Amino acid sequence: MGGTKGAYHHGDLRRELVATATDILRREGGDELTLRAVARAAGVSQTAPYRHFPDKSSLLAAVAETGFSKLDARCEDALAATAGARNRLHQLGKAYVQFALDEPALFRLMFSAELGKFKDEYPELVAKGKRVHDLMRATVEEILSEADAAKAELETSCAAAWSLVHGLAFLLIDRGIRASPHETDALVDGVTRLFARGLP
Amino acid sequence: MGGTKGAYHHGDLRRELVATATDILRREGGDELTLRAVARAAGVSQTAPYRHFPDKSSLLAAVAETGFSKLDARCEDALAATAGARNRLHQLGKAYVQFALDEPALFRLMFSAELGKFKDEYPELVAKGKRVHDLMRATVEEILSEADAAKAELETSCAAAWSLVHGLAFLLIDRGIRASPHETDALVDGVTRLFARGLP
DNA sequence: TGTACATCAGTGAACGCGCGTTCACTGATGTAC
DNA sequence: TGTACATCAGTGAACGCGCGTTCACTGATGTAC
Repeated sequence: MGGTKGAYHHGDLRRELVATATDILRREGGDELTLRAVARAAGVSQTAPYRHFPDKSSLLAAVAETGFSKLDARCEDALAATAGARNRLHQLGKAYVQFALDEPALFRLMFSAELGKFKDEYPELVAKGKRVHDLMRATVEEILSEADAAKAELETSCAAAWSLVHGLAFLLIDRGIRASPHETDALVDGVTRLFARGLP
Repeated sequence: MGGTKGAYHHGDLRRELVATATDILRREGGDELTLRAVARAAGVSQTAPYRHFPDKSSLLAAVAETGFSKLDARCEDALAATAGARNRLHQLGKAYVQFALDEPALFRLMFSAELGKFKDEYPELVAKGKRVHDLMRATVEEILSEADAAKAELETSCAAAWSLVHGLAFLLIDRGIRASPHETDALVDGVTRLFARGLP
């Protein structure tokens, strides 16, 4: 069975369950994400997941965790490809919103009230979420220091940057703002640029 | 039975069901909002709601509609009490976020994917949502015209203003940002002020 | 004003459904000698 | 290398549950004459 970590019987069911669940989110949305559906799609019995997760919440937390990792990777890519603090914030924002548009159900799960309630039980989940936030903070800090802005404004500016992209993401995926794909692109670009320029 | 519109047998069950449902949202959250629970809390049989709503979604839409009306009223109050375009935008933003903090489950329902899917079937709901958006647009427009900003920036600035308060609201109620009540106040004030000042 | 009739808001029992989870089990894999 | 044993991933049947919704009904209210 090779040296694959966690390989046993199936191979690596834990990882496959998380991947399958993510796939269900993508193709069918959050309502259809049941333990039974995940097991069915993974081709195992409906009780098999209990060998790897104590309950449904744990599976959801693991799915959200990989979601944060993917979001983090996208954000890092955006930063790595861009020079200049304000440009970087602009591209970071676009990457954030684009992720939500590409994976709306996963994005919703990542920030769902259901998981928010249990965050104390899943420190890994909180840590992964924090990494994305830290990228944003570092970029905002870069801008503020270039502009010699008051340190006290850092917290506020960070929260504002995050709120802006987070809100735009949710308004777009939940149809609060109803825009065509082309309008969507323009909004995402315009809004994130506006903010990157608007900081002190 | 007086001349009360809709009064019959119970009095005005439709209105009471909506009020009861809103109450359940406030006290127990969205997971507990079932047709049966609403009927139980209203003191009628579990099938009584079907005399007033064809299905559960219709009840939810009605609840969300009154939610938008309440949010709209709060925003109008904030605007009426404030002078100066930038101040007004600042206070409007605070009212928006404060509403979400006061009624998180109702706020979530109003923008839920579940209702978003059915928006075409509930034009009244869309209309009520639009009124809040229109308040924001008018206030942003006021600022932009004072500043002689390009008209083309209106759409972008509107979306940004809405995104900012919407995102902050969700990050706070879903614990994406974990802040004490005092920190929360400071963030809400700081973020909304930052944006009102930051517009061109 | 009084009576017969039509309307329809609310009832109570029942439906089928899919859910998360439990249980005792089986049988493949890894390990000790 | 071969055999006996321990481990534990995955199985299949079953549980209790609460859900949205349907149905035939009852009985209070409103209306026509």
